Amino acid sequence: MSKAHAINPSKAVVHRWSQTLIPTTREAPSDAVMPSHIFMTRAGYIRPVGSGIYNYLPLAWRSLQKISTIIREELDAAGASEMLMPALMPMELYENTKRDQDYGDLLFQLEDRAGRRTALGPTHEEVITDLMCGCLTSYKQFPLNLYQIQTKFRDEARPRAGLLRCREFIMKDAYSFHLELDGEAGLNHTYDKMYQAYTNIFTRCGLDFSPVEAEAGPIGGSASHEFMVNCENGEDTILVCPVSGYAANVEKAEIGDRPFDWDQSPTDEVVKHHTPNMPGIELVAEHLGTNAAGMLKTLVMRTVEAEPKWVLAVLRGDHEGNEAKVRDAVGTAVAMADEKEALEAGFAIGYVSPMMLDKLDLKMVIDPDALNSQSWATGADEKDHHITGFNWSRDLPSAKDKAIVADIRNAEAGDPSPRASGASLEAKRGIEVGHIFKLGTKYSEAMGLNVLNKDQKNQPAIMGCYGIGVSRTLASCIESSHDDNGIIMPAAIAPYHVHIVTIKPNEDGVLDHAFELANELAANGLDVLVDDRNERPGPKFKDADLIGLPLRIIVSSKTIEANQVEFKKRTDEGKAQMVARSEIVSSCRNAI
RNA sequence: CAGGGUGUAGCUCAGCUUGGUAGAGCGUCUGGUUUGGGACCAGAAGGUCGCAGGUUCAAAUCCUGUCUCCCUGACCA
Repeated sequence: MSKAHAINPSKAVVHRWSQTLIPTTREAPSDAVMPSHIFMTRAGYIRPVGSGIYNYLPLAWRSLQKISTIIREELDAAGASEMLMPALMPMELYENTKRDQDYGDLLFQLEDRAGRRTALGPTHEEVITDLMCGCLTSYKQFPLNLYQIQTKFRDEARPRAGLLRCREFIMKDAYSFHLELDGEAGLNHTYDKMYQAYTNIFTRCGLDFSPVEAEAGPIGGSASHEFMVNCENGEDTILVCPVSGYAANVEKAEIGDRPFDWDQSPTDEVVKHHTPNMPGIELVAEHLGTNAAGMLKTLVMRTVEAEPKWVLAVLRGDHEGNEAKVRDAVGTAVAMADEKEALEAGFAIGYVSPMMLDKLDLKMVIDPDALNSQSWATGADEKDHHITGFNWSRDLPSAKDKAIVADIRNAEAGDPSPRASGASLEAKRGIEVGHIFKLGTKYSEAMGLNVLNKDQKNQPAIMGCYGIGVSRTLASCIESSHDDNGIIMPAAIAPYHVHIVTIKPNEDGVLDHAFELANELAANGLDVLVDDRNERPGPKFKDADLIGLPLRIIVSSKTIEANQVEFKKRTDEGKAQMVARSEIVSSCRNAI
C-alpha cells in the first residue's frame, strides 16, 4: 500500500538545490536541545521567527504537504469531506461553551478596530457547531464528517522543542455529527472508521506508533484514543501491558487488582510532631524518620455540582492522585478544592489527615495502597503538625464502613496489569500526534444544535472530534528517525525520494547526465533533488546525510564513463554500490 | 506562573571580573590553486555590542529599568 501511494508519476518533480532554499548549517543552534529541533534547523527545514513560531522552509513544507496528502487520501476514503474554517473567530462563540474560561490564557485573544473581542482559533468545535446549527436541519443529513487542515494558535505557557510544541502549528481537525451511537450512521461506527484511518495514516507516514486509551470524559467507556509516536524523548508517558497489549496514557491507565487489608494491628502509638517550614512531602517524611511511601496524602476535593460536597482522596504519599478516577469512584465530577474555601471549612491544608472523616460531612475515597501498612505518618489536622503511628483499624474504624476503596491514582511502571493477572505495566515515553474523541452532546447542547429526528422529536446532535498534529507529526518522525549525521526520512513523507549528488558538476556532461536521470526518475513517479552546486564533494555528502532523503545517487565523470551510477540508501552504512545506468530506475523504485 | 540562564557579525562564540578606537572560527564576496566525506593561499565586505535611562572626560564592560530567547518545573491539547 505505502509504495503505491508514495509514488505519483503525474506530480513528481525535479528540483535543483541551487534554485531552492536549503540553508544548512554546520553548527547547531545553541538553544536547541531535541534532535528533531537541532536537525530540522541544521538541515534547513525550519527557521525560528519567535518563541514557538517557525518558518517552514521548502523541505519542511514539501514534507508537510506529503503528510497532508496522506491524511486527505485516508480521510476521504473514510467518508470525510474537506473544508476550511477561518483562523479568526469572534469571542462570542465561546460564551455558550465557556471554553474562554477553560482555555484561559491558552487562547490568543485580540480586539479588532471596533473593539470586538476576537480569538485566533485553537481548535474549531464552536465554529463548526455554530455552522451546523444553520445547516443541519433534518435527520436525513446524518451522519456527516468534515475536516480541515489549518494553522492553529495556542498561547502555550512554554513552547519548546521546535515543532513539537509551538504556538502556531498545523493541525488536521475533523468533526462528525450523528443522531445515534450505534449502527451504520452512529458515532461509534465513524469513530471506528477514524481509528482505522488514523492507523493507516501513521503507518503510511512510516512512524513507530501506539494507539493508547485516553481519558474519556463524561461520556464514559473507552471513548478516546491517543496515537503516540514511540520515542524516548516524548513528553508523555504511556503504560503498556506486555502480555495483553493493553496500552493507555498515564491519566487513563487502570491498575489491576491490588489486595488491601483494613485490619492491620497497630504497632506504634500516635505521636504528634512539630513540622514547620517543610515544603514538600519528602522533607516532612525525612523529618519524621520515614519516606514518602510511609506517609498518607489526603487531597481535599469538591464535587462539581450545584451543591458541592467535600471529597477526601487518600493516597500513599509517593503516589499521584487522579481526578478522573476519583470522579468515577464518587460518581460525580470533582476538582481540587479552592484553598481558601477549604481552610474556612476547617481543613488544615497541607496537614490534612483521613481523620477528618469523623469531623465533617464528607465522602472519602481511599486508594488500596494507602491501606497496606500498620503504621502511617500523616497530617495532624493542625497547621505545622504531623503525626506518626496512625493505624486505620485503631484510629479511624469508621472508615471501613463509610469510605470507598478504589483505584484513584496514576498508574506507574511495575503496577499490576488490569488485563493480565500476574503481568506488570511498563512505562514508555511517547509524542502525541493524534487524538480521537467521542464528544457526545457537549457542544450541540451548549450551542443548540438540535435536529428533528425520525420520530419528529428535537434531538441534540452527537459529535465526535478527531485531531492530528501535522507539523508535530513531521517533528516526531525526525525525533525518532535520525542518526549522528542527520535526518533519516521515511520515503512516504520525505521532501524528495531521491537525492542526486553531482561530483564536479562543471565537468563535461555531468549535469546533463544528472538531469537526464532525474527526469527519468520523475517520469517514474519519484521526486528528485539534484545537488547541482559547484561545491566540493565533502560538504555535499554532509548535506545529503543531514537532510536525510531516503535514496542517494552519485553522478560523476567516473560513473558516466562506466555507464553506471553510485547508489546508496540513507540507512546504508559504508560505501555506495555501483549500479548499471539501465538498472537504476528500478533499483530506486524497489528501494522505497 | 516560579526558578535558572541568555542577548556582541548571517551562524557558533570570546571580550565584561579590573571602563580607554569591536574580536575569532565558520559562512559570504573577489582572485588564484584545488575537487570522492565540511580544502588551501591572498584580499574584502559585514556589528548604533537587545532596548531605554543613569554614572563617567570616556561604557559591550559599572548601575537602574525594560524586553527577547532558551532551560527545569507548574499549568495545559
